[in-house]
Amino acid sequence: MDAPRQQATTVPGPRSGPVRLADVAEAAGVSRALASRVLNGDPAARAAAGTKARIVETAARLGYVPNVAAKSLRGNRTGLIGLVVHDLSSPIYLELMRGAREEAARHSYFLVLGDVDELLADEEAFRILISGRRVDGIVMQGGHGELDRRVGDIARALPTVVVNAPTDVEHEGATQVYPDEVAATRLLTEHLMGLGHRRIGLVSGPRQSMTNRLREEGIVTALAAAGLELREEDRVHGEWSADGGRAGVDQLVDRWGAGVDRPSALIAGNSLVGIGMLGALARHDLVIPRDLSVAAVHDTWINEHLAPSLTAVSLPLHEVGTVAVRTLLAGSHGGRHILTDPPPVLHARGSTGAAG
Amino acid sequence: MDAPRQQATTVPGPRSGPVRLADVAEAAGVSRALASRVLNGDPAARAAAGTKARIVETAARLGYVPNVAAKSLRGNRTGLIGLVVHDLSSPIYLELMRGAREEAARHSYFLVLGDVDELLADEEAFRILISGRRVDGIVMQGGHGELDRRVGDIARALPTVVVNAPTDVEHEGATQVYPDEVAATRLLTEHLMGLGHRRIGLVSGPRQSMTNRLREEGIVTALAAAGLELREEDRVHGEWSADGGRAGVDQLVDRWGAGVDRPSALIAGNSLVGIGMLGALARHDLVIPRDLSVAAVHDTWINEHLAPSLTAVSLPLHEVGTVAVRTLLAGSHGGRHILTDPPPVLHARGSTGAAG
DNA sequence: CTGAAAGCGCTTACAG
DNA sequence: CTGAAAGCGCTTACAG
Repeated sequence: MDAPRQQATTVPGPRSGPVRLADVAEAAGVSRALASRVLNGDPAARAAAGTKARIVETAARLGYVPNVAAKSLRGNRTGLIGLVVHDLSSPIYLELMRGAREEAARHSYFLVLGDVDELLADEEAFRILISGRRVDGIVMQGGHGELDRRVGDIARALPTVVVNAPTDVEHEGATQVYPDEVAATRLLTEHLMGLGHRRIGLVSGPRQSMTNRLREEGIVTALAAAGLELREEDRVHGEWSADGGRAGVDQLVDRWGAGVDRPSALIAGNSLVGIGMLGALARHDLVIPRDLSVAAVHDTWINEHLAPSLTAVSLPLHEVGTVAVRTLLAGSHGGRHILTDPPPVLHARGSTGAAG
Repeated sequence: MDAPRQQATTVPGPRSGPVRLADVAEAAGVSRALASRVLNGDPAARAAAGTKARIVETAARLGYVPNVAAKSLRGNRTGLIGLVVHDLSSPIYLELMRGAREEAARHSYFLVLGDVDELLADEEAFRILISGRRVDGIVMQGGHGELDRRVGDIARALPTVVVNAPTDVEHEGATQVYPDEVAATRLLTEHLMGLGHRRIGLVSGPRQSMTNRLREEGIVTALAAAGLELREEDRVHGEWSADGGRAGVDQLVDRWGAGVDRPSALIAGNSLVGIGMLGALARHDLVIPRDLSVAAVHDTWINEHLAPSLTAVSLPLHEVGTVAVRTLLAGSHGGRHILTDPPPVLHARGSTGAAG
C-alpha cells in the first residue's frame, strides 16, 4: 500500500513520498501559511499577484495534492457523506443514488456506501460510521423498520436526511425529503379514467407503510373526484418486489375465480411490483391491455423493454437525491420537504389501453 | 455540522465534544500510549489483566470512538476503498458491488463511490481520489475505453484492481479479476445443443471488446465440438444494453426478411441485451420459444419475472467483488485472476425450448 | 512492560 | 498582509 512519489524527477530532494504543502512553500519561497491561504483561495491573502501565481504554479508543477486526512483532522470535516441504503438490487433507487452523487461531487464531496442490514448486524461498523467522524452527514433511505427506529440516535450524532420513504414520526433533528407520492398515483388514475376505466384495482406494498398510504390516497382522491371508489376487494398488499407483484396477481386471480368481478385496470404500487404483475398475468393467460390495463409507479429503463411495455409515472428521484445532499450540506436540521417540482410525469405505453 | 457529545452526563468535565483517547486514558488512569495499545489489541501490551479490562470498560462507558482522520494521518491508511464504476443503472453489477462491500466490511473498510464519467470530467476530483490519499486503493470496473487508458496512471499512484471487464493490455501494476466468460457461453451453448439446436446466433456488445471475444470463444468452442459453427450472418454486435438488444433483433429480422435462414436459437451477450431482445422479438410477432429460443449471459432477478422467463447463465459476480477487494487488501500488484470457482450456473427457464 | 515525546500534514488565531 | 507557532487526535519508535 505504498504510494510512490509522483514527481521524483522534478524534485530530486532527499525526501521521498508525496509532495506536501511544506514542499510547495519551500519551492516557492514562502511560508506554509501563505501557501495554504493562496491555494485555498482565502480572500484575505493578498500577496503580490506574482507571488500568488508562483505558488499556484509551483503546486501544479510539483503535482501537489493536499492530504485529506490532515485536512480532516484539522478542519473537523471529512468531505464524505454516508449513503445508507437497503435494497441495492432495486433499479428504482439508482437514480436517487446518482442524483446524490452528482450533487455531492458539485460540492467536492464523495459518497461512502453503507448497507442497512450490514450496519445493523455490525454494531462496531455502525458506531464508526456514525460517531467516528467518518463522514460529515448521513443520507439514508427510509422505510426500513428497524433502521427507522434508530433515526433519532443517528440524527443526534450527525446531520441526517431521510430520503424517499416518508415516515409517520417527525424524527427529531432528521430532515425528510420525498417526492409527491399523492400526485403520482393521482396522475396514474386520471390517465386510466381518461381511457374509460371506472373500476381500478391496486397491488401494492405493506398496507400500513406511509408510502402505500400516500399512494392509495392519490388513487382514492382521483377516483372520488369522478364519483368512484377504490374497492376493498380490488386491492392487495404485500412486498415491494416483483415477487410481491406476482403474489398479488395470484391472489386477485383467485378472487376472480371465486366470483368477484374483475376491475378493468390495475395499478402497481411500484415498478418492481409491476414487473412481477406483468409476468404473472401472462402466466394466467390474461392479455394486456386487452383483458386488463396495468400501470405502475416509478419509471425505469426496463419498462420500455417489457412486452407489453409498461405504462408508468416517473417520480423525480434524481432530484430527491440532489436535494437531499444539498439540504444536508446546507445544514438543515429537521422538517419535511415534499418535492413538487418537477412534478411526476406520465409515460403512457403499451400496457394501458381503452377500457373494454 | 456540529457533533454534540454523546455522553455529556457521564463525563461532566469542562471539555465538550467527542470523547478522545486522552479522555479514556485519563479516566482509566493510564497513559494514552497504553490505552491505544490495549484498545488496538497490540499483543505486546501485556498490562495486568485488570488494567486491560479497565481500559476497555472505560472506553465503552465513555462511548469512545476513535477519530478516523487522526488514525489516517498517523497511520497513512484511510480505511476506504474507491469503487469506480460506470453504468450504475445496470442490475448486472450490483451483485459485484455488494460482494465488494461485504468483503470490505469484513476488513473494517468502507467503500467510496466514484463514477467514471464524472471522474473523467472533473480532473480535480480525479486527482483527489487518486492522489489525495483519499482511499487506500481502487477497485474499478474495466471496459470503459477512456478510463482503461488511464489504468496505468492510477495503478502507479494506488493499488488497483480492475474487475470484470478483461482488457488486452496487462496494465502495469494493476491486478485483473474476472469470471470465466468462456465457460459461461460454452454452458449456454451446450444447453441449447442439448435441446436440439444446431444453428445458434448471437446478439452481443462491441465485437472487438475483450468481453465479447471471450464470450464468442465459448460459443465457437462448444459448437465446434459438435462439428458446428457460429455463422457470420447469425451474429450482430452493438451496445451492451437493452437498446442494443432491440437494435440487434431488428437487424437480424431484416436479414431474415431478405432471405437469410433463421437460426433456431439466439444467445444474448448479456442480460440487458436479452431483455431488449425479448421485447423486440415480441414486437416482431415471434413467439418465444416456439419460433426461437433465447438465452442470456448474466442472471438477475428480472429474468425470472419476464414473460417468457429468460434462460440465463449466472456468473459469480458476487465473488468477483469479494475477490477483488480481498486481492487489493492483500497487496497484490499485477496479474490476472480468472475465477473458475464457483463455476457459471445455468438457469433454464421458459425462453428456451426444443428446436422445432 | 509502560510512559513521555515526537510527529503525521494541515489551517488558523495570534503577533508583528 | 504575512509568518511562527500551536494544535487537531492518534500511534509508535525510543528510553527507562
